[in-house]
Amino acid sequence: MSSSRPTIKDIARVTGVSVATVSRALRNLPYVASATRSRVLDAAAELQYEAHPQASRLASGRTWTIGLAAPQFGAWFPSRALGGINSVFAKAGYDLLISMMAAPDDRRRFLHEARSFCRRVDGIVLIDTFVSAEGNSAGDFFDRPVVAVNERLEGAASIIIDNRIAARRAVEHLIELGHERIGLVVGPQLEDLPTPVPAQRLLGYEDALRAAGLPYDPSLAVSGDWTAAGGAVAVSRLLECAQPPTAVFCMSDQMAFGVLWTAARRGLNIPGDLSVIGFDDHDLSEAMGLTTMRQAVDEMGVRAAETVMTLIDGEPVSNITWDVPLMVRETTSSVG
Amino acid sequence: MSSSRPTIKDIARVTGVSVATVSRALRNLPYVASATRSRVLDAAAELQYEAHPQASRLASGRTWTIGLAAPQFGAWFPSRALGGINSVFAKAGYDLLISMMAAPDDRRRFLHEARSFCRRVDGIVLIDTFVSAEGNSAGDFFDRPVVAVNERLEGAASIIIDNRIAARRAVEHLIELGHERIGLVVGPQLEDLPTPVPAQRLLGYEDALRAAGLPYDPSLAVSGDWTAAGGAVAVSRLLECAQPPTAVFCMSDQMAFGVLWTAARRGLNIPGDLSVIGFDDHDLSEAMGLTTMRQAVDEMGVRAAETVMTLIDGEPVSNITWDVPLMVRETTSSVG
DNA sequence: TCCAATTCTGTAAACGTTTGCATCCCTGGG
DNA sequence: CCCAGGGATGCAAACGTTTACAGAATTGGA
Repeated sequence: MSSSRPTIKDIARVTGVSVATVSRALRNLPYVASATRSRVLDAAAELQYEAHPQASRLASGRTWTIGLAAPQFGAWFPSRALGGINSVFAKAGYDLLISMMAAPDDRRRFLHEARSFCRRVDGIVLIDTFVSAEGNSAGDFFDRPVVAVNERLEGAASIIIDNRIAARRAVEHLIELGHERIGLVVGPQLEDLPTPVPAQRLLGYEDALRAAGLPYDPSLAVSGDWTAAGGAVAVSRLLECAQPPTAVFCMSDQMAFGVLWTAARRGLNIPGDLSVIGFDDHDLSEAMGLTTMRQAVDEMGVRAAETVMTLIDGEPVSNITWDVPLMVRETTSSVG
Repeated sequence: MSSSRPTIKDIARVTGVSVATVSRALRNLPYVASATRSRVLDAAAELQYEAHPQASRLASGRTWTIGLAAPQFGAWFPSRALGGINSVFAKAGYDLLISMMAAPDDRRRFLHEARSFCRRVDGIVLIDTFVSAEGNSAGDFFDRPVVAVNERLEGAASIIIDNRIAARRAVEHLIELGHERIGLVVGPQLEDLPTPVPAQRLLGYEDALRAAGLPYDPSLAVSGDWTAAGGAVAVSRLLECAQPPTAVFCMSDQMAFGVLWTAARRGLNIPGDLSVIGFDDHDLSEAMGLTTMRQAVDEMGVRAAETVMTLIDGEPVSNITWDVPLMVRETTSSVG
């Protein structure tokens, strides 16, 4: 008569077996006679029974929840990864609990509350959170399996790209097209997010120049702030050089958009007067015809999700380095 | 000696009081002597005690979790809203459980599992999910307080904008600048997402023309697919008209980006040859100098979060219509 | 001095599962 | 015909809280 939902006891009463048998039958455990099992299943369907999540979690210790932490899901990388991650967990029956670190001190807060976070989840996926700074390992904060995307973290499975090699490949593409003065729009290292990514990409840029015997001119490396607005400012500085570059490598596509648009408004022909290559393969990049290095973030997310499930099942996994293919489109061409 | 975490019983033993008193002391309930309370609090701090979430949820019935559903968090609107929502819940101590409906049939699946979803949460925020299609009301699926962002839903508190008026305002801006042939890039109604938004914006477009005594020319309304690529195709069609428009209103900024870039590559001067106005105020819009109608999505998210908490506390709330200001930037100017 | 009201504390029963252990029944090999 | 062994089931104790209720201690007013 009550309006509240049926419990395992109701099913037991209806079918005339004990709650233990009902529990076993519902979870497909062995040692249940098939006749009994179908009686139970029928009754459960009839009553629209569903196990009370909190109760089974308390009793079993499994939360069937994965924790996902990222600096901000509004940013391109994490929001894109979220798509891939979600698709896997939705199928596997895991809930997704998110923790976002938008404010500068959120990162500290998250690490401080990490142990408490662990209690709600069976495993953790970290995106762009750079816990590894200061030599930390995963075990310093988490007592659950951890997968780190975009970061090499001791004690966790890492899903990463080789930023140095990918950046080198981008610059090599420009060099192959005959460019010799190649500008660089650097993404800065934000103070609250100690990522080694820009430094790695800078090394790749230098590698490519060195291998081609080209000089490294520091005045050709200007800082954007990862955004299109930053790219716009950066390209202005670059074009005001005594000897402006004929090509630019941007550490992110968003900065490349700013470069593209500002250069076009100044009357430059792209790619005739200026070749531009980005990094990411942002949603808009194909439509803009932007040549770029593709980070298949959604696929990395899928792999991260699968990996954390593997870890939860107790199997070991090794780090995965993802390939970053060059996508040649319409914003790069041979020099002059 | 065990490595597992301390329970309320450990605190009771250490302080020499009962678990009931400990529970009351920890939760700041009345009828606890202040001396007792501080003894308990000290012991809890000492042992680094934290309540087991599943246990307290089972006993109290409160989950301290909010469910968040959206078609895909990779899209601009929901990922942006997520930022605002998260900031509020993080402070208030709520967990955030997300459910994403990326695949076409995910929406059906979500609604089918809605009751089960409700058991894990105290309240629900819906973003762009258009549950209201087919005349549904919130109670048909959810037995928790519901806040719907971007949708008017019976039985839920809605946080919306007036798409018709906002679109009208956008077109009026172009008319005030002297434009008389105004193109429209329409976002289509996707089959699995029955949103009335494009239809509303189309009405606003027509309203503005009618009020100004301008004719409605169906050949000036072409469909993009909400993306930059769609905008690029759309503007090409528009420019091939016998009498091409001098201005274009795009139903989304992303489509406007495609319009902008394609027009520029075709040698058109923006805004001299073509004025462009968008809708959203996307992250990139300011850097691109795009004139647009601003949806303050993060603020709407904040408000949605506050609203669902109010509902959980049992207080009634009314629908909220958010203002959509015109942001005049550099892609619109008076006609030639 | 006594009584009622109030504050404080403890006991024990939920909350709805899972799971270790004991029991019973059946089957088949010797 | 007996017994070992395994399949099937039930009992009851967890899991770690919250909370109704009752009782003890304290206070204040008459």
